[in-house]
Amino acid sequence: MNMEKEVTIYDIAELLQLSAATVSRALNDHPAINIKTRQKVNAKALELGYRSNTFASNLRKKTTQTLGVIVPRLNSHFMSSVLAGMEVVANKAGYHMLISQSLESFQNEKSNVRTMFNNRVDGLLVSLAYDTETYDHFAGFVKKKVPLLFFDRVTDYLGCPGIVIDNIKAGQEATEHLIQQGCVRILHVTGNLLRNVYADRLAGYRQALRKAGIEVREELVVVNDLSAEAGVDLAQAIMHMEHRPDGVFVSSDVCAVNCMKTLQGAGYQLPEDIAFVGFNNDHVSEIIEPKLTTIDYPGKQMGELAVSTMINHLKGIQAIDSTSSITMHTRLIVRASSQRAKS
Amino acid sequence: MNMEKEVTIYDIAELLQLSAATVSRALNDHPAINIKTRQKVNAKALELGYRSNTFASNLRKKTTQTLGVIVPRLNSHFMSSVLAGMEVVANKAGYHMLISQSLESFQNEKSNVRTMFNNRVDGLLVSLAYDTETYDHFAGFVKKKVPLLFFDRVTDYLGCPGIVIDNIKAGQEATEHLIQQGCVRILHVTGNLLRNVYADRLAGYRQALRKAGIEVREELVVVNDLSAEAGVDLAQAIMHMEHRPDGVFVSSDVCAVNCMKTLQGAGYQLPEDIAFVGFNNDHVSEIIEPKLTTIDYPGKQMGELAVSTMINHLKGIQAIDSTSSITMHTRLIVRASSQRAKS
DNA sequence: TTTCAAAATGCAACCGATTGCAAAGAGAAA
DNA sequence: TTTCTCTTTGCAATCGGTTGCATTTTGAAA
Repeated sequence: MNMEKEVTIYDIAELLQLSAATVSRALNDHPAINIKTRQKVNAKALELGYRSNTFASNLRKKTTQTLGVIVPRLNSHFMSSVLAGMEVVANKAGYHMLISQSLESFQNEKSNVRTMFNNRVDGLLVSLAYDTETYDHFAGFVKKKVPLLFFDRVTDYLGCPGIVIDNIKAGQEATEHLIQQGCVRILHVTGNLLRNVYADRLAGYRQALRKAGIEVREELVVVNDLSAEAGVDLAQAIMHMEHRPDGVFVSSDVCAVNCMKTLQGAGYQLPEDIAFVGFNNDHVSEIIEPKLTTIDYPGKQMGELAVSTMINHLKGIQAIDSTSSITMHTRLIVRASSQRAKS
Repeated sequence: MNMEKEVTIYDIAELLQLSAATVSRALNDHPAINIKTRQKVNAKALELGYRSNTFASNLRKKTTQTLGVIVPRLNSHFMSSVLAGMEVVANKAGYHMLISQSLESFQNEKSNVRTMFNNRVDGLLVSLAYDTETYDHFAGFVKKKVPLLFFDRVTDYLGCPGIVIDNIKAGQEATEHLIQQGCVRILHVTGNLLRNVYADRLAGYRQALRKAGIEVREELVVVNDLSAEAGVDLAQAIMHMEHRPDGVFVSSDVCAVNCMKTLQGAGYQLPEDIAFVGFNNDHVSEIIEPKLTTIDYPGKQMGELAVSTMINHLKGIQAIDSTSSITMHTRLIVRASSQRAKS
């Protein structure tokens, strides 16, 4: 008596002296069902508080109307923009989203992928964890031909399409900007080079230096986890450098900003002593003084594009394999942190 | 030939000359199954690339091992901490999380709740949208006795437990701190008063004023959406006030910080002209200069507590109804934005 | 060798919606 | 009234695990 019995289509069928088949069709607005019957069924369903059993339905239909999303973390301005964009497009198309975080760990990513696989998401959208080196955990999706799409942190290891920005170009622009401001000893701080985003920005950085005839020095490339704490450590490291850089290009605003604060606390003048360029156009870039020059990253649009690409594929409008990768535009936003008095 | 056939327990059973029941039990490590049989089954499953069909399983078991989470937005430091905390605890207990955002809209919240209901999550964790006024959309959960738990932005309308901080106390402490710093005309900026968090902080603010014998003036309470943009507008409003406040207590760091920036841009000295206190201990509070005094908000712990409370209930360890609400500690962090030269 | 409890496995019903095909009903034309 | 064509509705199998209960197997004690 405590346990409320679930209402099923059979209950409705019985009460209305119909077959379950008819009820099922009526609830799904099947055209073969008489309009009056349909109305009667819907009314009864409402009255009884009927809820469709997604499992029974999915089991039979073999489709879930669900997209899986695996991201490293939810805590950046960029990532939450991406997800907001995704949610809007997905819902509009009648899809749900199953979001999970790898928390930057390969192990979690693996287990999340497994879950998504068992839950039979209709498609999977992934931005890779920090330390993912192998891609076997995606093999199931490839084998079963469940569409798989990477965004931001991609891999072409699996031949799956990816949605990215042109990190090489962005890195190059950021570096060139510093060079134009008169910097000659530019430190580049970035994340794990396994990830395309960081490797490419580094490539862009190098390219810009070469183009300007500046020697590329390995000791001027620092890899860390781009966290706020890493920014503080970075500042310490800079202060202890024999030859201090006159410009710093950091692959993350949050890291850059914390580094700047620490340096300022130690008496450095920014951008006079050191010019800074960040990445992402995070909120903080406009809070720090001097405001941080950065690369604007179209998070919301990336999310929208990722989901609409996926859905078009699922609907058969456009095969996903036809595109190997989509590149989005970025833009350098120049602010005070990098503008030095020209001399 | 293109279509890879799904492998089922029946396939495994046939190949191994066992019954499906045995295979099922073996895959679930049922103790009644001989260890050697279990190993054989697992090996075969691996070999064939078998994946459990969650739907069939859920359909039969009537449990999903999934917790639904509905949050207004993912984009605050606080919220992502909450979710990170939740994810860890949930995964450890073998639960998945279905996360969705209401994007602060009642309509979205309603539709998300419906989805969670149809997907038969084992429990639902909610932080209410900005403008939710009615709670009928949760009626299904209450009726079917699916545990429902609110966190941060709660309601006791439904008699469901909530996990909160003591917003009254926090609001009072923040205000008292400003009073101690010599402020006598304190502006309080907060969100929709439908939400407990904002209503309570306001109550705390009033209480502190009264206690200090300062008149409570309605024109010194501003309600906005606490966004970055709202912060800029707020600054404009302050500059146009006839009697400018000498202290501002904002219910969100992000909003406070943008307000501060704008005021500074207009030549105000902070904290000398106006002292600021924010809320949440967001990253930006340490980036702004002067650093923002704020209330530390235990996001991660709140997430952990919410999920562990839920799971204990689901496991029958502790009925959720026994607790009507759990209150967590907060802490005022005093930084430069509110510290005025004592005179 | 017989006996019997414990361990291991199998049988078969069940969860609830979907859908191809068959059948019944309705209405119009002959 | 009969015939025939659309409309509607129903039958019954199916999706793939799970589980109470029955049955078989195992191994040790009698």
